[in-house]
Amino acid sequence: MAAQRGEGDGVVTSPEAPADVRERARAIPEAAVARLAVYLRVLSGMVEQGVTTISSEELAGAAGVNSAKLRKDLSYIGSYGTRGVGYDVEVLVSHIERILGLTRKHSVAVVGIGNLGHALANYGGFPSRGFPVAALFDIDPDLTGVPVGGIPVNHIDDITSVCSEREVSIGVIATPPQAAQAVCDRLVSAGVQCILNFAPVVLQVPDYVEVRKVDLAVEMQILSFHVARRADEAANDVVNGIGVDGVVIRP
Amino acid sequence: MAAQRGEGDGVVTSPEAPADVRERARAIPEAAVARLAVYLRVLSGMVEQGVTTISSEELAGAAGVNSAKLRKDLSYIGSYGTRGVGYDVEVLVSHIERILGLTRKHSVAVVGIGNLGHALANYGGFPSRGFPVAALFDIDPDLTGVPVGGIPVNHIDDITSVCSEREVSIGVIATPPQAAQAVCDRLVSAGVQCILNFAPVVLQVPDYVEVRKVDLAVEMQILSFHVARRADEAANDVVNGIGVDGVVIRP
DNA sequence: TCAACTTTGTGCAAGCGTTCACAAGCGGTA
DNA sequence: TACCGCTTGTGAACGCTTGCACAAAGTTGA
Ligand SMILES: NC(=O)c1ccc[n+]([C@@H]2O[C@H](COP(=O)([O-])OP(=O)(O)OC[C@H]3O[C@@H](n4cnc5c(N)ncnc54)[C@H](O)[C@@H]3O)[C@@H](O)[C@H]2O)c1
Ligand SMILES: NC(=O)c1ccc[n+]([C@@H]2O[C@H](COP(=O)([O-])OP(=O)(O)OC[C@H]3O[C@@H](n4cnc5c(N)ncnc54)[C@H](O)[C@@H]3O)[C@@H](O)[C@H]2O)c1
Repeated sequence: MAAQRGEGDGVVTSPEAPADVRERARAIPEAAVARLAVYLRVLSGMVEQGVTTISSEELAGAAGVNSAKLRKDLSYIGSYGTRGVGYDVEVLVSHIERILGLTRKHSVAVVGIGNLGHALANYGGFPSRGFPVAALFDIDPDLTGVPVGGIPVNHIDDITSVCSEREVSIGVIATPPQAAQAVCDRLVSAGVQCILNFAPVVLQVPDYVEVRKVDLAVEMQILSFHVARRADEAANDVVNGIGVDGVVIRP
Repeated sequence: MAAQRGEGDGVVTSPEAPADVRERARAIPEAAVARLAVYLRVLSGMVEQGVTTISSEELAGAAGVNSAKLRKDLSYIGSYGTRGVGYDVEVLVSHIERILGLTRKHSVAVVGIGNLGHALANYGGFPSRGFPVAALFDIDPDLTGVPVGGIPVNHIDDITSVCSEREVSIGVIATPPQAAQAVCDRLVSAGVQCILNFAPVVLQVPDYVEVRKVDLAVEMQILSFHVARRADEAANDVVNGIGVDGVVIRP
C-alpha cells in the first residue's frame, strides 16, 4: 500500500531503450507536466485568437512563469521551436496534447452526486477538453436513475460493471469523507487507476494507482498562513522601528 | 504586477529580530505549510477519537508521508514532542492552528454563484474550520437578494463596500473564465489580499496579493499524462522483452 | 539509581527543480 | 553569400526538499 502520489516510483530505465517519446515521457518532472497543461490552455486561447506564432517570452508572460522555465519545460517534450522566431502555436498544441495523452478520450466517473457532484456533472469544461463524464454514482436510492447533466445516476453497487462497460479511466470522489476510502477501494477493484479526490481524507491505494487530491480546506489554510505571516511581519517591522508603510520611523 | 504565487518574495530578515514564532513563521517552506494543514486535519480526527498521544510514525502513516519529513515539518514550528513518547495531540493541534493563523477567523467571499458557487456556499466544511462565508456576489440581477446557504447574494457592484464592511480576507472566484480577471481586480481594489481561483485562467495581481488556483482540468490532464505514460511503458516493456505482467519474456 | 528501550530533533548528503547565461541556429537583409 | 539580430535549447550553478542516520532526551521497570 502506498499513500497519495506514490513517491518511490522506482524509475527503472531499461538499458538500451530508444531515446524516443516514450523514454522522454518518463523523465518529465511532475511540476513541468502541470505547467504544460497550463501552457496548453493558454495556447488554445491563442489559436482561437488567430495567433500562429509565439515566443517563449510571450507565452511565459501569459502563463505566469519565467521564460527560461517555459523553454526547459518545452524542451522535455522535444525541440519544436524555431530559433529567432518562436514556436508555431498549432504544432506546440498538438505535441503537448500528445505528451499529456489527450489524443485519447478519458472517460470520467463521478461518485457522490451531492452539492459538488452536481456541479461537476453539469460542468461543460470536462467533456470539451477530452474528459467525457461517462458515469455517475450515488448510494442514495432516490437519486438512482435521475439524470444529472444528461446522465442518469447509477447505484454505487453497480460501480464495477458500469465502470468496465464504459471504460472509465478516471474516478472522481465527491462523497462525504467517511465514505471516501470505501468508494476508492471499489473504484480500484473496478479497475480505475486514476483518482481525483475531493474528500478531505488521505486515501490509501496500491502503488499502481495515481491519486490527486483537491483539498479546499488546505488551500484556505495556506492562504490563512500567509495572512498571519503578513500580520506578524508587520508587527515585527513596527517593533523593529519600521512603520507599516515601510518607512523607517526609528532608525 | 506579479503573476500567480509571488516568487520574488524578497525575504528581508531584520538583523537582530528575536528568534521567536514570528521569525520562525517566515522560514517554513510552502510545501511544509500544506502538509501541516493535512496533519492538522488528521489530528483533529484523532482528538474526536479520544487519542491523546501520537508518535511521528503513526501520524506520518495517517497523513501519507515519511516520518522523518513529518518530524522535520513539525520542527519548523517548535519542539513540542516528548522523546520516547511522541506528541500530545491537543498541544500539537493548538500549535499548528497558531502557526496557520487559525486562531483568527477569516471571512470568505464567493464571487459567481453558479453551479460551483452554490456548492461552495452550501458547503459546511468552511465555516466549521474557521472560514465563515460572509458574502456572496453575482452579476445576475435575478440572483441578487436570493439567499444561498443562508446568505443573500449581493450584486457584484457592491463588492467594495460589502467586503470592507464584513472584513472579508479571502476571495473565492467561481465565475466564468472571461470574467475572472475583472472580478479579481475588483476584489483586490476592495482590499482582499488572498484569492482562491477556480476559473481556468492565470490571474495577474500585484505582488502583495496571494493567489492559489484550483484547476480541475489541469488535474485531469496530469492524471491523463500518467495513464499515457503507463501505456507507453507497457508498450516499451513489451518491445524490450518484458510482458505486461512484469515477467521477462525475452531475457 | 541505573540500564534498557523508545522516539524525537536535526546535521548532512543526495536528489530535484529552477534560474542563469550563452552557444547554436534561423530568418531577414544588403 | 555574408552578416546581423533575434530566439531557442541546454549545460551548469544554485537553492530548496527530501530522506537517512544517529545523538540526545525522555520513559519505564527493576
Ligand atoms: N461542496 C463543496 O463545495 C465542497 C468543497 C470542498 C470539499 N467538499 C467535499 O466534497 C465531498 C462532497 O461534498 P458535498 O458538499 O457534495 O456533499 P453532499 O453531502 O452534498 O453530497 C454527498 C453525496 O455523496 C453520496 N454518498 C454518501 N455516501 C456514499 C457512498 N458510500 N457511495 C456513493 N455515494 C455516497 C450522498 O448520497 C450525497 O449525495 C465531501 O467530502 C466534502 O468534504 C465539498
Ligand atoms: N462547475 C464545476 O464543477 C467547475 C469545475 C471546474 C472549474 N469550474 C470553473 O468555475 C467557474 C464557475 O463554474 P460554474 O460551473 O459554476 O459556472 P456557472 O456558469 O454555473 O456560474 C457562473 C456564475 O458567475 C456569474 N457571473 C458571470 N460573470 C460575473 C461577473 N463578472 N461577476 C460576478 N458574477 C459573474 C454568473 O451569473 C453565474 O451565476 C468557471 O470558471 C469554471 O470554469 C467549474
